[in-house]
Parts: sequence; structure tokens; C-alpha cells
Amino acid sequence: MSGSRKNLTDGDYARLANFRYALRRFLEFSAGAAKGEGLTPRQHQAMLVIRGSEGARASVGRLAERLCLKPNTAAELAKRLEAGGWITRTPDEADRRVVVLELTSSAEEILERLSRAHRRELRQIGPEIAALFQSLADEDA
Amino acid sequence: MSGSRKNLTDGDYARLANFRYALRRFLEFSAGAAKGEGLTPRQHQAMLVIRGSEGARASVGRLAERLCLKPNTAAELAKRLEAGGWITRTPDEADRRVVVLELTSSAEEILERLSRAHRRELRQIGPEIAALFQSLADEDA
DNA sequence: TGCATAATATCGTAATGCGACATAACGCAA
DNA sequence: TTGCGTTATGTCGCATTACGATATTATGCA
Repeated sequence: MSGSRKNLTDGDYARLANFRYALRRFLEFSAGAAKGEGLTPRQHQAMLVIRGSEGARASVGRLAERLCLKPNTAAELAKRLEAGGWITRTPDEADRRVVVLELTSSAEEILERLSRAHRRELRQIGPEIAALFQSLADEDA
Repeated sequence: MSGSRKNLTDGDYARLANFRYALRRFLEFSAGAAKGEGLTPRQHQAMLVIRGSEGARASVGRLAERLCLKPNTAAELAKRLEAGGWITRTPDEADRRVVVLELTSSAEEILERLSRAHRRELRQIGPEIAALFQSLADEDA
């Protein structure tokens, strides 16, 4: 009986609220950093998905999956990225339904700056987030 | 010289990407849970802010700060919450510019279900997120 | 060849956050 | 007390963006 019956306390709600607040501040930091480079947050995340694919071909479908978007939304996102000069879209040789997405070199540079900044920020806030996480996971309830 | 000079590796990007992917899946879970209770994700978060304020009076301004929104947006959010019967809005006695927000009892019930579900989910994914966090923080770079 | 399926794209629509501006209340200074 | 800068909230119009429905093209198996 692990407390799924016990009422939640004020503290329980406060911990959940504080955790989400910390998450939001991180996401705000991220959004601000992206905008500082002339990107929307989604565009930045899309670029990270493409660059962080570790060998896996980045396609519109993969973009959709990793960004938790519907395929059509990902297609529009890719279109805007191409229009901005951040990616190229090339039909895949093996399966011509698939469109392969690749970063342009200017996008690579932008992404590198952003990624360094994000690593710094994550190391800054890491302990706080970890503590909040702990406070949520630790409870007996 | 802690590696701010070194190039980021494929692995570095992959770690960042995986971390954000895990975050998104959590947020997707959260959004889905909220929608299952007839709430938008923002409305759910607003309710959590109000309930999780630990004695602090929940006002529109506080809502804005904790949700990282502009005050006018928070005001609209509060209006919709009131229209839905989830909160009451009462002018503060001491400072009548301030509007005090309180959950209705039906909202309390909804929020309790959501909060339990979130705690469960967080405990589920806790280890994975923690590992991803570690992988980001650990590096020498 | 025929056809179900998959990947991507297009279009119209709905939701939502913001900027600019408005309103009302507060509180200090003269 | 009056005057006025400041604060808290609210209103309106706009831009962005994600989605559903639908279309298009390609794939691969019967």
C-alpha cells in the first residue's frame, strides 16, 4: 500500500509545481537562446534532432517522431528550415518517398553555439533539477 | 581550459537530443493526461500553480511569473479557467488591484488525479532522465 | 498489373501568446 | 488633499503554429 490512497499534501503539490517551474525556466532559457540566433525554439530543436541523429538518416518522419509532432507539421517545419537556409531537403535514393534532411554549414555553426550554451546551462541548473527530481521520487507516498 | 574550445562530438549532440526527446515525451504525457481531464496543458499547469503556492496568495501576476507568461496572457488564462468553473476570481481585500485565484472543489479533484498520475509517471521515467542528465553533466568537456 | 500502405505535402481552421493600449488602484510627495 | 508615477489586471487585434482532412507520389506484395 504505497500511499496511492493517502491524500496529497500541500508539500506534494508544491514539489510538483516547483519541478514544473524549473522545467519551464529551462525551456525559457532555451527559447531565448534560440531566438537570439534568429531561430524559433522548434527550429532549434529540429536542427538538434537532425544533427543528433547519430548516423540515422534524418527525415521528415524522424523529425515528427522525435519532436512529438504530426508528420504534416514536421513537413511544414522542414519547409521553413529550408526557406531559411538552415537545411537541405533531398529525396532519398533508396526510397524516393523519403526526404533526407541535412544541416547547412551555417546552421552547424549556429547549432554549435547553441549547444555549448545549453550544456553550460544544464550544468548550472543540473543540481537544482536533480534535487527537485529527488524530492519527487523519494517520498514514501 | 575546460573544453569550451574542443569541438562538440556526435555523441555530445546525441546526448543533448536524447535529453530533449525525453523531456518532450514527458510533456506529451502531461498534455495527454490534462486533455483526458478536459483541460488544456496550460490550464492544468495553472491549476497546479494555484494549488502549489504553499500559502502564497495565487494571483494573476503570480500565475504569469510561475508559468513564464506575460501578465495579459495570464489574465486571459484565468478568465478561461473561471469560465470553465475551475477557479474563482476574487478582488483582494488588502489591494484591490490584485485578483485572488482559488480552485473550485471540482478542480481540486481533477488536479489530485492528475497529480497522482504525474508522480507515477515521474517515478517511472526518473531513472532514465537522471541517466541522461548524468551523461550531460559528467563529461569533461 | 493492381492495390493497400507509407512518406510527404497542401490547405483551411483553431488555439494561444504577445504587443499595444486601456483601466483602476495604490502610495508617496508637496 | 491633490497629483502623479507605478503596479495589477484586462481588452483587442495579430502572428505563429499545430492539427485534421485530404492529396500526391512511391513502394512492394498479391
